[in-house]
Amino acid sequence: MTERLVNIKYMSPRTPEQFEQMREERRESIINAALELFARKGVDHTTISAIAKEADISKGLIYNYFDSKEQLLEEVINQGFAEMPLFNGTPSDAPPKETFNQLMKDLYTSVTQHRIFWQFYTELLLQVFRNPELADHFAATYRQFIGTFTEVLRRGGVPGPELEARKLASLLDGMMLHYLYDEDYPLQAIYEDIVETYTSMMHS
Amino acid sequence: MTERLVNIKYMSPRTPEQFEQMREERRESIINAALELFARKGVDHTTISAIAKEADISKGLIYNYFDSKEQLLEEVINQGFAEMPLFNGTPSDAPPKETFNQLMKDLYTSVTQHRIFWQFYTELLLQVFRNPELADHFAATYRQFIGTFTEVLRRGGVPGPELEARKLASLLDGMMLHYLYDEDYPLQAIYEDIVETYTSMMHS
Amino acid sequence: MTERLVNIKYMSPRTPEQFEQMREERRESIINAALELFARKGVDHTTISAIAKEADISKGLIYNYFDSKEQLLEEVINQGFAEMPLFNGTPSDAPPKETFNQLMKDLYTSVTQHRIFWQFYTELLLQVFRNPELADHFAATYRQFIGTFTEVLRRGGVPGPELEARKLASLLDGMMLHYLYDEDYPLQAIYEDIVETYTSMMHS
Amino acid sequence: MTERLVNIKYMSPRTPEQFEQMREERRESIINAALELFARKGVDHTTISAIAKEADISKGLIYNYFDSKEQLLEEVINQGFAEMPLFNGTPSDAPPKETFNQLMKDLYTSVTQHRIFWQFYTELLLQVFRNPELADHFAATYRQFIGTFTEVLRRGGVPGPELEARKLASLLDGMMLHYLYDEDYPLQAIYEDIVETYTSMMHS
DNA sequence: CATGAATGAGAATTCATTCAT
DNA sequence: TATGAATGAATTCTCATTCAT
Repeated sequence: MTERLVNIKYMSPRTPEQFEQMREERRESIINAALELFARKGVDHTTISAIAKEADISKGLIYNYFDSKEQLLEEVINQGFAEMPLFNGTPSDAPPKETFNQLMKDLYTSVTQHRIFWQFYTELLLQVFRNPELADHFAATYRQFIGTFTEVLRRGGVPGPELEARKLASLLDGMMLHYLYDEDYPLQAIYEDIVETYTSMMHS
Repeated sequence: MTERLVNIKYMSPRTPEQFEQMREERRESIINAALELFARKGVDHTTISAIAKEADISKGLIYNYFDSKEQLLEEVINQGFAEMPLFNGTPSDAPPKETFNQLMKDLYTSVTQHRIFWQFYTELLLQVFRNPELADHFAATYRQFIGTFTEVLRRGGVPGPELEARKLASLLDGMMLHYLYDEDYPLQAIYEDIVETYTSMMHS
Repeated sequence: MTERLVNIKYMSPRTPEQFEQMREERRESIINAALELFARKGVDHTTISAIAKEADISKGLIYNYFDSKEQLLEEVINQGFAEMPLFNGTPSDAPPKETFNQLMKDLYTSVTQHRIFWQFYTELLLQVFRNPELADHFAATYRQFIGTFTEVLRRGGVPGPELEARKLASLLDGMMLHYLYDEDYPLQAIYEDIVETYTSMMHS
Repeated sequence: MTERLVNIKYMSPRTPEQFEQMREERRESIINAALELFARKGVDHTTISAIAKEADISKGLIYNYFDSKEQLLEEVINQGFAEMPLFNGTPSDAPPKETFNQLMKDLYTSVTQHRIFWQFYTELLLQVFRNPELADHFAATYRQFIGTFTEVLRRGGVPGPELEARKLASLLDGMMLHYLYDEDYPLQAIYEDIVETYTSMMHS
């Protein structure tokens, strides 16, 4: 009986599920290491070797999970966007003020909680326009963002809601940029100021 | 003594000045070529060879003018900042509204007229914080910018002028970013909206 | 899982023989997979992974059967030569014309029936002379080939039989090469022409 | 005066012609080194480093002359075919026997004088059918070869000249192959035998 | 002062082989 | 005995910088 079990074990040292889980975990750890370094050093100054070292694995292993640095970058982006709740919320039916407040709160939480991702996001912003592949992500994200805020502002009775939404998007991007790179930036104060300014423009 | 004079006169009457001027022109053309490419392709994707070709000189000659790519980058930055009127204006004594309008108009003109520089500027923004050398430029520029606007807003009677100046700086940076990379961005409308919003907050 | 247990239970009594046979079959299937790929892609462009996939087993298992890619190559060669009837016939006592015809017919059959092997064989031809280990196979095969034909031609009364045998060997190698890589090659016509030419030179 | 000369020399350290000649010489030496190694070790077993060492230059310099190993290979092929008189002769109007003898003599001379090229040529033969780019060279060369010999044999009154030409091509390729890799191969005797056999088939 | 050939230190990528399970 | 994850040496290619002329 023992021998039989041993035999079976020999035949299936790890189940496909085990392998799958190992792969998934490893994949995540590589993506996290890459995200960290891409955000900190920039994509171009991050070598595959450095990512491997950060993930505590060998260079070659990365190519067991990703075809190329280029593809790894894409997956880091996909993963980041997929996991960012901010980009995946369903539009709310709540009163506009409430919705607005929620959106802003989500943004604030996201930026402060996922600083690394946002640092990487700004890093990408510039690369994007040299890489048409990436441009779609941003264009889509941007359109969605503008659309959502335009709708909320319109429902709140703000005049010229689309222009206002674009202005708000600019302000928020600039705010994020400054916050990410200026350690003295008074994020909370500005955030609260923005919320107050806009909510005061909207009827309940 | 005499011989020297004769020699110089014989060979080329204004050699020293000419040389100096030629050198200066060459230097400028290298810096312009580099700025163009840095802005378009990014610093990392711009090779010394490409700069040489753009400036229509040989690769080696660049090293006659600059010690390294790194130093060339610094000089491109210095030159850019030095030539950008926006950064070099003397504070005006005019009434705050007028001063504000002038500052904003200068900014608008600068962004639309020197698009290449500003594209390069944003390219740098992210590199900067990985390079302490460059950080100073931006910190100083930023402080000056905030200082100028804080002062104007204060003189205009705007409450919380420093926070407001930071918010304005964020908005303007975000606006510039969107303008540079989104060809549909309604720059003028937003610019006018900002001017109106702020001037309406200030007493004359 | 269940099936495996049942299998093991059923097969247990004859485990050693079964194991031996399974091993042999596995080995064959690896060798066949390798032969196929070596012939089609070339030895250097065939990876161990690809062989494993073709044989439908894991990469690691190959090393359970062969020490290295190098040794696998050797075994593919050994197996190929061992199984090729052309190389293993015993010299016939039949009249020379008959013997010659038989040899030629065997060759024709072999080339048309085992195209993959012969494609691999030519692939090797060039590698061989960079690898002394392999050279022996070919030298021996070649000597035997020349020896057999020299003897047949001598018995057939052909003058200068050794030179003639070498010429024939050259012709046949060239013929095979062209046939393998030129789909329009008129193999049969040339084969028949050769047979006629040589048999007409021999007395019965 | 002397100074002026010096100045002039400074401005034009080497003339474009000098550079051009240097490049051409270097290019040749790289191609020769590559040909040598490709022929001796095979394309796949020849590294760029090895070629650089053979040509006594640095690795990087090769990329100043060729875009990639692939392109270097192409150029080695082009150069080889272009320089091989055998492939560039104009068809002769002389009597068929004479023409045939000349063609055969050219071939013999070429094979014995440019052994390295022909070794490389056979090395390529097998790569060709995995690389459509290269196939054209060989297909064209082969067609020309067959065409030339078919015409000569027809003019000489040999029956079935095309089949005979194909047989001859096979024989010559086989002969070359054996000669290149078998140091005992009686090339001259076989060459003379072939010439005699075929000329005896042709009327003058 | 001007040229572009030449160098060499990395960077990305591949793949035979090993290893934990 | 079987799996495929993991390693690392080797390879191609890039590019800032140097150098002979």
